[in-house]
Amino acid sequence: MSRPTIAGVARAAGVSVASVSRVLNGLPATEEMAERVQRAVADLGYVPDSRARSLKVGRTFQLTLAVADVGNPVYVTMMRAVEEVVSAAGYRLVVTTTGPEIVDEVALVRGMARGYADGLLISPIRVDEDLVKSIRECEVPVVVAGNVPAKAGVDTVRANSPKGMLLAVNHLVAKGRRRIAFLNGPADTVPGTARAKGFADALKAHKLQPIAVAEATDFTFTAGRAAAPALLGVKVSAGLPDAVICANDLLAVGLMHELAAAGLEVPADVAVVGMDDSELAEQCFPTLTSVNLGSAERGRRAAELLLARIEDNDRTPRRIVVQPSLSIRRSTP
Amino acid sequence: MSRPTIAGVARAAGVSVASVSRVLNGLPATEEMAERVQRAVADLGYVPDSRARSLKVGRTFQLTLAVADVGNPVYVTMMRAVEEVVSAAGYRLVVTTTGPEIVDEVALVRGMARGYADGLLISPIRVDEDLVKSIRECEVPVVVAGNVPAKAGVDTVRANSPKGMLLAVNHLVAKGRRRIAFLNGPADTVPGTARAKGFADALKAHKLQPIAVAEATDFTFTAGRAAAPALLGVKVSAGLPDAVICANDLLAVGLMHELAAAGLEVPADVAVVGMDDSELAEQCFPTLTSVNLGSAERGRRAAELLLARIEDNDRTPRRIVVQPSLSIRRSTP
DNA sequence: GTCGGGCTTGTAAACGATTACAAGAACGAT
DNA sequence: ATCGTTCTTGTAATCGTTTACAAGCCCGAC
Repeated sequence: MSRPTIAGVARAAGVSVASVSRVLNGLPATEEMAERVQRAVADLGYVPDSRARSLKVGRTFQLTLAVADVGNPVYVTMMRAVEEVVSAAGYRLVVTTTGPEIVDEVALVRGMARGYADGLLISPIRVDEDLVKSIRECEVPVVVAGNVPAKAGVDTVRANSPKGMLLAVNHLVAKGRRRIAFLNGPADTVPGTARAKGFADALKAHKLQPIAVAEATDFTFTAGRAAAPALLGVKVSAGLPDAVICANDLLAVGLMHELAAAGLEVPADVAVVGMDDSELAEQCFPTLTSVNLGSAERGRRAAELLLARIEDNDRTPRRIVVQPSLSIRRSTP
Repeated sequence: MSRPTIAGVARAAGVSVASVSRVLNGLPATEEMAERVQRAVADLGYVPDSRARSLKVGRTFQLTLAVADVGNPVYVTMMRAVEEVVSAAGYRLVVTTTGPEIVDEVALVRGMARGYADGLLISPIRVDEDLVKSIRECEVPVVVAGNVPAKAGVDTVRANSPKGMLLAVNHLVAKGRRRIAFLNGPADTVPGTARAKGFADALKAHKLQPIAVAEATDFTFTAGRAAAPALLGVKVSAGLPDAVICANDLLAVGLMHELAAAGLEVPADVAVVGMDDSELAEQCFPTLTSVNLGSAERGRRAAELLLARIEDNDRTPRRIVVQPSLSIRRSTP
């Protein structure tokens, strides 16, 4: 005995399938009709098949979230925010890991044409012409969490990392630090480029020269540790920095471990500032001063944009910038 | 001009829809036929509609992962492992947050009857008769990551936390600690009960009495801090513990912050052991000795079980137990 | 009494794929 | 030459819904 279909319910209730469908979808019906249908539904334990429904109405009530790595804490915060908004609106969330390759991202965007989801929220780690093109031609609405050219004509939500950098530098300068170094992630990534430029500009605004700039191979704890010697080692002929800004919290924590190993005290000898203001920032020791780039808010806003665009695909694309703030903790004086 | 359908391709290629479908699904076809279809597909940019396909074949090639909170690091590790296995097998992953309420979990399991996914991987935080019943009656294969009664007749993958506890206690005892306390999470949760019992048994094995047991309101950093006084405060008439085992890493890190605030040194004054061996364990300071309960492996094995059951629903349910190991770091002597 | 308008309900045609079945072609064996 | 077998291809049914359209009914207005 297999699952009852709408036809079974109709038979059991002695009405037509159309009537069953109408009652189930809340369209006007007489009291008696409604009751007969409800009873039959309850008796048979009928549950409508969403596959069939999707085919007919052309919507799946699913949205895809694509990030480079679901395990990365930055994305986790975003994902949680997205999931909240999306599920409150009655959608399910499909998460996909794109990996670091652009071609995989492009394949994913193209694949949306299969229609397994009603929209795509993508946070590309690297962007090129192909990707922009595929996004513009995508069969379903797309929102980008990150930085793509305005001419792409797509809704975007991004952080203002230059401004965030400035907050960090202002704070350090106010505390008397002048020998400021920067620990970046890979410079060929979207956040990597943005932060490198932001750092340079922020120092310029204070008429300072960077003491040292290092580039970790990845935005991870391990890469942060590995890159530390480049900032502290013999190569730094000008002497040690008295403050290091890191492109994310994981790098910062990695660096702090190496500082401790080198016998340097945070913040007395070297101040450390992270970015993302993840939960890690208040869990590490000493607690980490970090630039809050609003990842939760970015996730929330992006999800809202996507829902709005699904509602009305003709609205003009919006480009939202979420403002940063600085969470001051113990890793700076 | 809307998306081309299989009928459009058939027309363009001058063949029947059946032939197009066959070529696309790799069924035998003459060289010429294959080529004509391929060309038409390429010309039109045809992409098959997965909604229609799902309806017809009765499968969506999606799997649902249900956890209490997608943001929780334990689940993140599991999710990453699950996503890897699942996507390698050609499935998409739908993630759902159930929240802490059992009724929501039950509703979710029942809702699987809608057929939007081919299987469910659920990690219930609390279990009752209703939930077990709904799982047993579920329309699609279910695998439980966690502990449900054997009579539920469902594939399960779980950690061996009693054994993990024993590893922790053995280690502490070997290092000369005898005044061992336990910081648990909520005792009415599945992991909470298991770990409480594991702790009691492990101490008994060494003929030791627990110095103190506290129960945090949640498995979080904040709850860990809040619960610290119960272990360190005046209430502990018997004096301070010389070691604390915590039910997860977040609690441990929360506790360590309070220890530092109270002027106690880890591990000299108090040794601390966490559980889960999450990335946090090597990122915090001092690095945290932690019981590895194999969350990644649990995720992987659970996903594999689910795929296997989808393949063959008649196989006898398996109950896999993943063995723990102890990662020794600096928070213990 | 007849007509028209508004409700309710049913019939049947989609949605876009897969696939059972049948028809036709090709080919070798007798 | 005929038959049977195998292989390729096409026709049409099917999956389980939603929904356009039409039919039937009731009711009040003329």
